[in-house]
Amino acid sequence: MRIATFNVNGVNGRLALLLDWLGEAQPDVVCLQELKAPQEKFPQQAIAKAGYGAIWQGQSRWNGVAILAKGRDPVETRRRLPGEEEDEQARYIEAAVDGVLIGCLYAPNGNPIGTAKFDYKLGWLERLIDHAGELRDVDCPVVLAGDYNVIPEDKDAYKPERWLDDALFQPEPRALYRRLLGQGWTDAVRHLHPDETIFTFWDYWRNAFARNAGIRIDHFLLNAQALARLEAAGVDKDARARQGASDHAPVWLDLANG
DNA sequence: ATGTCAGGTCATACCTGA
Repeated sequence: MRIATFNVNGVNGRLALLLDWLGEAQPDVVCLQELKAPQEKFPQQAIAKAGYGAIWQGQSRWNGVAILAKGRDPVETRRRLPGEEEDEQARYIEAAVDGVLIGCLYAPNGNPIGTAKFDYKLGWLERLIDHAGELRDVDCPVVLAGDYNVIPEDKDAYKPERWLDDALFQPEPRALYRRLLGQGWTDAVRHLHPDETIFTFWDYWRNAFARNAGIRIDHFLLNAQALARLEAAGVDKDARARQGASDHAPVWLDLANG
């Protein structure tokens, strides 16, 4: 089973690119973030025509998450984190597909630091940790995939010093990410490629992609049962190279059949 | 300090979030 996570940065604005990529990559499951579309404007028909069932949580202008499954409908298990019933921001959706439980998340960016946005980021990650603590011991493979908006280590940034004042690189969110790992989750891409320079995001400024001036912020966290089935993982950099691409590349992993 | 996207609007130029 190939699972991909892709911050698409506008599911309608980049629909043609998304459909091309789906057709070529043929992932079995896709977690999408930054739909930037209200619930009723999710392009369900086009995605169904491409062969994918979908569940999604939309929001006007910002955020928005979806889970696609090839040839079947994801079985929804929740569409927001516990403890955020009053939170309007569409940042989490979860479903079972073929015996694997998949959480699709879009953590807050949190910039600028020292503002309510940064505090919201920390609180959101705390809620994610609480929920992940419940999911870790579910008796099936569990995959938490998405845009964590956290640069885990110095080697996950092209030039770490350039990110010192950025919310994605602050000690607090990085410590929360480590706390998550400490619960018993494994960062799949880093696990398989411990010493490689791997980026998943390159900003639109300063020719960042051509210079490979990127950061690694899109992650797959696996519980023990998912880790036992992990075969391969990587970044589909070609998708980022296209005209009109998202600023993120899709990240993927393969799980052995259970 | 700079720079580039998308989506939305008291819209056809400017705002926010990233």
